[in-house]
Amino acid sequence: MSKAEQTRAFIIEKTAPVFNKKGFAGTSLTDIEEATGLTKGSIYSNFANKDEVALAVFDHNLKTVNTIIQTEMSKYSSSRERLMVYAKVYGRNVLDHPFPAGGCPILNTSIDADDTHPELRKRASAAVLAWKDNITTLIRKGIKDKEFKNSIDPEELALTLVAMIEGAVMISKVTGKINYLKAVMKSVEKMINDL
Amino acid sequence: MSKAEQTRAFIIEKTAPVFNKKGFAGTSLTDIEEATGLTKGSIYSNFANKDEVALAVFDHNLKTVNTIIQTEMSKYSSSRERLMVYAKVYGRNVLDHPFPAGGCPILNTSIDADDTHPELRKRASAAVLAWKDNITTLIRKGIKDKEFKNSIDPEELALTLVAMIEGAVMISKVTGKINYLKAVMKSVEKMINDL
Amino acid sequence: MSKAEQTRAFIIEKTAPVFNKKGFAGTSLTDIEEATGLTKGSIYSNFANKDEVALAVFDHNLKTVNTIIQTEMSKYSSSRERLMVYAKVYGRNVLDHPFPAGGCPILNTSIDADDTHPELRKRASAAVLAWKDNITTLIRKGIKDKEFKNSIDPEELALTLVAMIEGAVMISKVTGKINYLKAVMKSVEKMINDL
Amino acid sequence: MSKAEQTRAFIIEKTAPVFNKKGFAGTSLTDIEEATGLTKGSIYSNFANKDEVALAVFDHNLKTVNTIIQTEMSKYSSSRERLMVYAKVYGRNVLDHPFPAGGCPILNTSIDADDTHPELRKRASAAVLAWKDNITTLIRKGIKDKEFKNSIDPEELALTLVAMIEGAVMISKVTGKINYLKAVMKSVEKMINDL
DNA sequence: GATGAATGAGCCTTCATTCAT
DNA sequence: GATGAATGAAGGCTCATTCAT
Repeated sequence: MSKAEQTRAFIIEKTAPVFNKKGFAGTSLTDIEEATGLTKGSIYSNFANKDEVALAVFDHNLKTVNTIIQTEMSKYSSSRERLMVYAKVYGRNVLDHPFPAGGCPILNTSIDADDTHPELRKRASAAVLAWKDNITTLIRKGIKDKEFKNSIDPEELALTLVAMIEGAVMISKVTGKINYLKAVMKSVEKMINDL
Repeated sequence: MSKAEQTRAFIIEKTAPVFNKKGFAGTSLTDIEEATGLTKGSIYSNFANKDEVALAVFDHNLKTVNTIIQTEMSKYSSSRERLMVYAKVYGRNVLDHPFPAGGCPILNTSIDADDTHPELRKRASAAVLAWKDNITTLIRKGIKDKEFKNSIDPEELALTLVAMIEGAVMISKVTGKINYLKAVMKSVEKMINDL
Repeated sequence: MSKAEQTRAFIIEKTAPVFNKKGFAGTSLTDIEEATGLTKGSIYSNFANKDEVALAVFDHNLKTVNTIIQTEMSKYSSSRERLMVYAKVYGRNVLDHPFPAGGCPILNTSIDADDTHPELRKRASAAVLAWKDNITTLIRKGIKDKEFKNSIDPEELALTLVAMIEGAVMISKVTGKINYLKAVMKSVEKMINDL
Repeated sequence: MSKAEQTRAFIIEKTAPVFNKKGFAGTSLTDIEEATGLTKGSIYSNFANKDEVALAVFDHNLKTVNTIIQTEMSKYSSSRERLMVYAKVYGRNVLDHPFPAGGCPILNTSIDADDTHPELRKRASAAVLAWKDNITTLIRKGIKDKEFKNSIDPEELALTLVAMIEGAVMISKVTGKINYLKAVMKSVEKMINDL
């Protein structure tokens, strides 16, 4: 990894929680300076502009989440257990390390960018769709393997699970009640067990 | 209504979609000028500062949503039908008039404010809690009236429904797919019918 | 006194300490509103602009000082005693009622306006000159009456006394040490006794 | 001297007469831009805010005065001659170069800040006290060396001299009559000669 | 004569960005 | 590649003033 790539990675890592908490408009170059200890000039030597930092940060935060999910999922083989990983990970980690500080970046960026930042919106949208597709595929496999009933609409269920999880994160973040997150995750688990 | 109250209401109404779309940090006094056709001086003779506008706008947007819900709910008497109102209203209106342009203000403000604006966060939190409590009460009544099974955990279910609805709004707003909203609302309806 | 004259007088009286403390640029129309409890519109019904208020306030503050001096002076007949009144009044009252709050308006306005507000400067200048002339006349009378030595330069002494008094007020106001004022007043008294 | 230090010094130097004439509230950032030819952004990359500029400017103006005094004083050895330097410098220079344009900064800042700007007030107060202490020390030395009578109260005399000088500056600045300054300086000289 | 409401210019400050070194 | 220093536009807010009622 070249010096430039190292600095780029350093900036992204240090800025990740800031963008995730404050959003694009709420994060200033000064915030980035403070988070990294670098100068504005240095930021601009590594990124064309604030947008590029924000996009790279989103990718980084998304990867963090995906890595946690994939690592956990690799421990299981049945579709049910693999599906259950989402409930476990979000129920346990979302308000805490190793999740990006500030909550779920897909949720945060979606709401932050949907009416204001087309490029960011596109990436958040892609992340949602990928998540939905991953679950859909998992469910289809479960049906094929006769693990799940075949009366299920895989995409509808996938969207429902994503919605429940993200909705639950929102509720518990704004109210500060982690129990609300756990309550909804219990519902998610029941729903998966009922398949 | 005095002139001042009229202007205040006018500013709130015209600014409501702007704050709902752009968030607090993303909405500038110039945006407010443009949305209202008034001058900054005039804004400041009606509000102490930008925060006060944002808080009043949130209250207004929340009221808009609540009025829609209550109006619709008053048409029904059974707990099941009344519960179903949430699915209907959000499934039909959320991306459209008469909902505040920009989507659900509770969702938007929660994500916007949770790590940045304590006063706004408090109000969004209160709105979430009130919503949860309303549904909880509705479910309890349904159980008491033997409309619903008594094996239900009312608060857990209430949180689950709120999470599903808000999560669905997020998904469909960021992806631009209204069908995803409808798909989740179908799940919501099934869940209510299964009670 | 007509209603208008009454309000005018009321505004002047209530605003007098504000201008005397904050100066012309430092006093805002909002300060005037707060000091009087009246609205801006009302201020502008009685004065053409802020300048006119400031000028009227200076006249008022000056009159307050002059009245105190004259009242005290009328109790004495010898030139020495009459001269001594300045030391007594300033030594006793300047940081306190019945002096205008904020110190000596001649000093304050002189410094505030000399490079910024020609009209105010002119009035402050006239006040200084009148004061000097009063003392000069008093000294001339004392010489004529053989109360004082005739080797005295009346105008030089008059200027010296004014300078001592105003300089002493400045020193004690900025340091907060009333004893410094009294120390200089002791020098003034010695100087007068030595005539 | 780094570029930043150079610019800082440049801003201070160019702004010194503006603050000395217009006072803190009367000096705007636009005035500072015009005096320096720099942009607001540039001012703010060298100073945290307007207060910091004003404080640095006061220090600079004070130093200018002190340097003039000290340079002149170093030419003399007797306490009487050294004391006389104040009368000479103020009598000759105060309305002219090399004194800061706008008159004596100690006087101006004292009156400007006493009721409005605690930090500036503190510095002006310290300058007054230091001046008084310098003169007091000079007088004490003169007494010890039998140059002066030992019936003198050093501090009272020091305060008196400071008051005379500052009062004289005020009188001559507001009236525009430099002769009034000279007249009082003649009194100061007599007073020193009589010691 | 007094008020309430508005204006537009100006306030101090921060923004994202640039570029010579 | 990184820095320090600067820019001009824009940020939120306050100013003195006006005028219909």
